[in-house]
Amino acid sequence: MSKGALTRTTILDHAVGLASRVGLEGLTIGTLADELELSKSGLFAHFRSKEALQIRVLEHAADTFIERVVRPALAQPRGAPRVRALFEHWIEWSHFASMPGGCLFVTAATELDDRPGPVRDRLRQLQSDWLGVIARSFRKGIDERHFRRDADPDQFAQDLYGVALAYHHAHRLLQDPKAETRARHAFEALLSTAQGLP
Amino acid sequence: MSKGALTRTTILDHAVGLASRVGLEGLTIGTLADELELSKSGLFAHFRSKEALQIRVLEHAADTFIERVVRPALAQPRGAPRVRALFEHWIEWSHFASMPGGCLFVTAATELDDRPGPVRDRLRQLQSDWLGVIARSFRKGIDERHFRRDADPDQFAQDLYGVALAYHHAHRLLQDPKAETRARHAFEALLSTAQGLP
DNA sequence: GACAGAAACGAACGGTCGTGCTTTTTTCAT
DNA sequence: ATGAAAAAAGCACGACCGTTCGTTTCTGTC
Repeated sequence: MSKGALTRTTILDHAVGLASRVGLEGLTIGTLADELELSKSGLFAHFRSKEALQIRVLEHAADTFIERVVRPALAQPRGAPRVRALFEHWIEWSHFASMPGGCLFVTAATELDDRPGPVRDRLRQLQSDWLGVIARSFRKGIDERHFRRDADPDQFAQDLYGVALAYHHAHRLLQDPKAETRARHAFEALLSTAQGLP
Repeated sequence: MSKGALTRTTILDHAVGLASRVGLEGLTIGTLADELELSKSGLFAHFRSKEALQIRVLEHAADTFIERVVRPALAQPRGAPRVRALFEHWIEWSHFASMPGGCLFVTAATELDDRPGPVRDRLRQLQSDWLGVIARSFRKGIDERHFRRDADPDQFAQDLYGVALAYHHAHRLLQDPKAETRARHAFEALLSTAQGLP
């Protein structure tokens, strides 16, 4: 890896953590440069615009997400075990030290939902992909006869997303110590419903 | 109502809508003043600091929320009907023309969860209150024998919040036209589970 | 070890932010 | 109608924003 690419990776690693706390808009080139002991202009030159930086930050976080959440889950058997693994790793994901502000995608999603442009478009694509992974994994669970034949994978994906978002909300803003336990209960309830007889 | 109080109300009405789009941090005194055809300093004098303005905006939105969501639901019979009314008005709430950017509390919650200070403290209190209203309404449903005796009101509150957040996410960022239908399905599933035999 | 290109820097720009100050205009009880 | 109090405006400030530009320092190749 060339010197430039190496520096860019360092910058992006740090930027993901910073953006998880202050958002993609609150992410500031000056602050980022200071924390990395780089000059503002030197850092800027790597991305040529703030918008490009924001997109790179999102994509860098998505790469990490795939590596830490999706890939380990694919190692599990199809169906219910894999769905469960997705959920478990998802919950862990927001605890990673590299993201002190909680899940960057949650922060970015509410921040960008009213700001049209390439950054929002990229985020929307990434989020669609993730919901697609959930729905597809669930569908395989139907094929494996783990779940009811008439269950709706897209419904399950939105429901599961809700469990994660409610956890994020209760854990981070309200700092409710029972948030995680409740999230697990909600997940189990979701799975039981999906397994129940038609 | 005095002239000053009248102007403040006008400002806050507009500010809630603006903040729903750009957040409490993105809310800017200059922009707000321009849109209301006031001078920046004239508007500023009403609140004496941006932080005070942000808090007033939150409280103004909470007043509206109580009037539009909580109070109408209290007109419904205790138990399941009231819980259902809370949910229905909650969904409508994010459609109000006065909040073009979706629910302000969702925006503020993810924005502030990592920024300690009086604004976050106030928001946290308001959100706790709202979850309390949900849980208390659900508990009355247990008393009325609408729900299982061993159901957990706080669990229900977090679950319901998840349904609303997932709806917000799918509707606003992903612009999924089926988001609302799925939210209603999720709510019905939640209620059935709460009603099922132990 | 020279040399081209990449990488990093320092200074400056136009703009916007929140916030003070002083002055002008409006409101409202007498 | 008047005069004090309230409200609004005007202006300026220091700080920080993203971005540009010219210069300097480092890297890797022959």
